[in-house]
Amino acid sequence: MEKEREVVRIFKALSDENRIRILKRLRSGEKCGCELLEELQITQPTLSHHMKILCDCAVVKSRREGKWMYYTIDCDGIKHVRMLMQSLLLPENIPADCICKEGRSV
Amino acid sequence: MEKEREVVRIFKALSDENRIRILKRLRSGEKCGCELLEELQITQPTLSHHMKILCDCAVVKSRREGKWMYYTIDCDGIKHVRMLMQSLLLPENIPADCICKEGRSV
DNA sequence: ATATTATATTGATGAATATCAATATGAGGA
DNA sequence: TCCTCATATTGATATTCATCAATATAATAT
Repeated sequence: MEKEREVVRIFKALSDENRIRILKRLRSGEKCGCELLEELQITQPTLSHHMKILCDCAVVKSRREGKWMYYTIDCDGIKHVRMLMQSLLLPENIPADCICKEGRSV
Repeated sequence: MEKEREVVRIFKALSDENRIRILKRLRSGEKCGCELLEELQITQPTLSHHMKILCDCAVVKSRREGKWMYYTIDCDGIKHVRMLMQSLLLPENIPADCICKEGRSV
């Protein structure tokens, strides 16, 4: 298996307040880098640094359009994170209250 | 909401290879500190440090029995992590393939 | 070609953190 | 009581990482 590295890399990517703020803003849909820059109290190199980390671990997708970079949450990546969490955090005999009852879950 | 701090604290707790190894070992059930110590290549103070971090963010529960400390995965804590991930990472209009179809999910 | 705008990279710096050795605490047993 | 074993805390150190200023690259318009 040996997935520890990958898991740690993903959780590290989610371990920063500014990156969480970025993800929250991307929940409403695609956003341009300069939009994000206006909304956060960080410099442009710092934003670029964070976006690289989020993209490298496939939690965010990017696409260039002319001068602009557009970012969205990467559904497949999130799905992957969910699966990793399942295989690493859920106890082997899953107690009833660890299972999500109401249809959709994360 | 202002949950960023809490989220970051939890993800930070999951951002270390040794802590992931510990969690993997706890998936099979309760374990004593000294058992974990034998299985990992770290010193006792380091293990104690890691267990504190995992317990402080409610991903692991502990219980003392005589000289020994026993640790288990905290189901409620994990449930909480799942909910945080849902509210932070799932896009607002949830695309079909972001939803887990097969009953149980993480 | 030059200018402008958006983004990326580099290098430096300070803060956070994983680790260990040494020591302290806590809990039983002799 | 003293001893032993399991765990916790303290203090020091090395590494990782977030951040910024400066600079580079990339894309478009004039």
